[in-house]
Amino acid sequence: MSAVTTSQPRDIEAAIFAAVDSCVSQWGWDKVTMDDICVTAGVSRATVYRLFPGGRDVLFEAVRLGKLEDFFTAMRAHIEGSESLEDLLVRCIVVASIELKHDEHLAMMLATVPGETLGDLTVSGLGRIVRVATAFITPLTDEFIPGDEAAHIVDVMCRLVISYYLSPSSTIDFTNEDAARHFVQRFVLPALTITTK
Amino acid sequence: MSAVTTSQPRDIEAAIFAAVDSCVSQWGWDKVTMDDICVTAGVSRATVYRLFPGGRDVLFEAVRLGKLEDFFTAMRAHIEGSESLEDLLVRCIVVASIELKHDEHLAMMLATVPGETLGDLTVSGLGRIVRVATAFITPLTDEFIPGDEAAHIVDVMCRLVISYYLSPSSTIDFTNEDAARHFVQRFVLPALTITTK
DNA sequence: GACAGTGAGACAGTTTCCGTCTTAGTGTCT
DNA sequence: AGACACTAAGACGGAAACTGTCTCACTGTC
Repeated sequence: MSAVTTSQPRDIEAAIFAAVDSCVSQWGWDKVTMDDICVTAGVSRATVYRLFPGGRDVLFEAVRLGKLEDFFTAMRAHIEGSESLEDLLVRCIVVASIELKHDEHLAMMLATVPGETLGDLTVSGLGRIVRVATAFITPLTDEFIPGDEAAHIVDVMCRLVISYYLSPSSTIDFTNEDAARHFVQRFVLPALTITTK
Repeated sequence: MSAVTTSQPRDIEAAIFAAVDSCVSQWGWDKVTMDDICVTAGVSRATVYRLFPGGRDVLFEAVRLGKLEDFFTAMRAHIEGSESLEDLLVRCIVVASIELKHDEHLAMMLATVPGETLGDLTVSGLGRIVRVATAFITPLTDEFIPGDEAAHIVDVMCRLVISYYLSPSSTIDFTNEDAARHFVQRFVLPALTITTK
């Protein structure tokens, strides 16, 4: 019937995604060609263009979306069960920092506005990251603090995580839970109690 | 006078070499463009083409030659003072293996025949490596064994070093001096005594 | 001021890349 | 067997990038 899709196109799609990953990590976004991806995936160009009509832009955007999804899926998994604002913030910081550190291209992808070319992480792209992160995290803080306050916190935290990712400090390592917790306790929570009782 | 060269063109040449190094290690040989190099070196294209008339091929060959020189300079420095054939062979193996391991593009450069495009390390390029290494090492073994015997040994050793570099073994690590020495004592020296008294 | 070295960029010729298309081959379902 | 869906291979033209050469303006030195 129509419910069952074709034999196994998932495999090919997965192979293409994996190829993009491999090629990008090998040469970087700018240097990768469609042929590189096709060869790496062991797939003909026709197949790629059929699966991703629109070509390079569509494919890369699909990869980006996938990465974004993975990123926030991982974060959600690590965040669930937070019983305090402190816990939630700490987990967000640590997971985000670790994910960023693990995949050096992730940050660029998060920063890239879909339609455009690769954005800059520190200027144009940062706004997008903050926006997406805010939309994702603030709902989870509802039970602890009001929304506008949360947006403010997330904004600041985002910038700090990105900053420490781009230029790691010898005194603070956000991929370390204790360090992140200490930071939250010291700088974030006190600032909060001032404005939210 | 004429003895003194211009102000400091050496710096620019060095910057270009460093840029090639940086670009190649970042993107690989095939993906690097002259503009990449110029930008990385902070130098205009006119300068590069003036310093290396002939363009890409000439520049890349100059870099290759420089690498080759560095490689054998380092090896010679580590080999000098060898008081036995065993010592000499062990040092050659270890230094070559470490150098190869340290710079992942070195092997490709050593294997590349000047005029041609990037050669294959296991087929066409290997002959070149063996040839150069033989020409370099055999004079140093003169005091220990006859030349034709040395050429034979160097040939075999070259292939082994390359092989273990391309596909490291869990049982033998040629970057480790003790392992290399053990190997030489066990397999190389005994074979020698058979044919050379 | 003459001069050598450099940066910036225009330029044409070539190569590469992109996206579309056609053709042929393969496996599945009816 | 025949219809069908999917794919590999590769030809194709147009667009973009790269190469190598050239000219011009600028800078510091003699």
